[in-house]
Amino acid sequence: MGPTAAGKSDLAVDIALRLGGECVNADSMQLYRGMDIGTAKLTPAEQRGVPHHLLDVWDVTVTASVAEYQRLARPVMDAASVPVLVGGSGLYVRAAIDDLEFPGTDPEIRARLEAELDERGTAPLYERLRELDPPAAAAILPSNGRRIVRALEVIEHSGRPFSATMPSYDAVYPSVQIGLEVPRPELDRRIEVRVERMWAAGLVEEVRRLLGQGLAEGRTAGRALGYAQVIRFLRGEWTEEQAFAETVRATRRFARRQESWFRRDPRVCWLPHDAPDLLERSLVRIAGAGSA
RNA sequence: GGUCAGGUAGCUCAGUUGGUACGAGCGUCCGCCUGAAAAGCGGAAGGUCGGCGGUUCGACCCCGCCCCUGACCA
Repeated sequence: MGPTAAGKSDLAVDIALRLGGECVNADSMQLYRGMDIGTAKLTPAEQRGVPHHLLDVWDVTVTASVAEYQRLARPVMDAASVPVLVGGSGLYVRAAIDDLEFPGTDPEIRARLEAELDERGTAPLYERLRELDPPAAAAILPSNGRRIVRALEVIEHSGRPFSATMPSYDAVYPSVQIGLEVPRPELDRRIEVRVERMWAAGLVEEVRRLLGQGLAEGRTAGRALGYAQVIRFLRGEWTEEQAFAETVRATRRFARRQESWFRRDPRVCWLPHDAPDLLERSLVRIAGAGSA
């Protein structure tokens, strides 16, 4: 794990090759079929013969879902020789390996609450949450419409309170977590270079093609970094230069969020992304855990 | 050489009829995150208001000189 553009995918392949393992994607956007350039998905050549799972499983119109991802990931990990989970979606990683149970969802309730959020704003919904589930209300900021809606949905749908705080880190799947560490200035540079490469590789064309498949209608795929910005360019809302600059900016911000998510997980063992003996050090960690 | 506009937070810019800078967006740093998580939300730190001198009880706001930037004139 680690921030975007740190080199996770390559290290995962290195590790898998040495352990005879298989890569399991834990990147929410790489699950989408056709989103290749903008998600920096490994090409078949770059996969170097290592089996990769959970890439290209969703159509661009389907709404991403952690719970669904968890359902997909568990059997894949069970079946893999040595599963090498790799990705930067913190919640997905936890959904895969930790004891997280996602309460169900109800499209009708959700739609109704979201409509209400649009019309009346966050205040009345938050007020209701405070009556129905004080602890959840205390943990959720009154301004966070998204979380308020989900909390109310869960309460109404399940009849039970909403756990608004993340549970402790107890893994269902014993694992060694390796985090790639990149100094900020360098990370920022790498992100810009990566976005430049995406553009050169034809991101705009990729988006144009995906639009034909409903990218803009979907709830999540069209909001992905790079894709959202290019869409605005293609709609004429932004110049191409703007779209590029915004992609870089938003990606940097995202990388910061990723860091703060992974940083608080005490299990993560951080290694410098450019260590010459990165693979060896990773393997040492893995072996160490195995003997312990 | 001259005229005009402008020099306020890292950046772009608000603002004060002279009374402790009311700032904003972006950036930076930090935090939260249970079915959209490449999403969503929050907090904090940053300013001797271009320099020097003057007027004034008091100046970032007035006056003078200087420096810098831009436009225009020659």
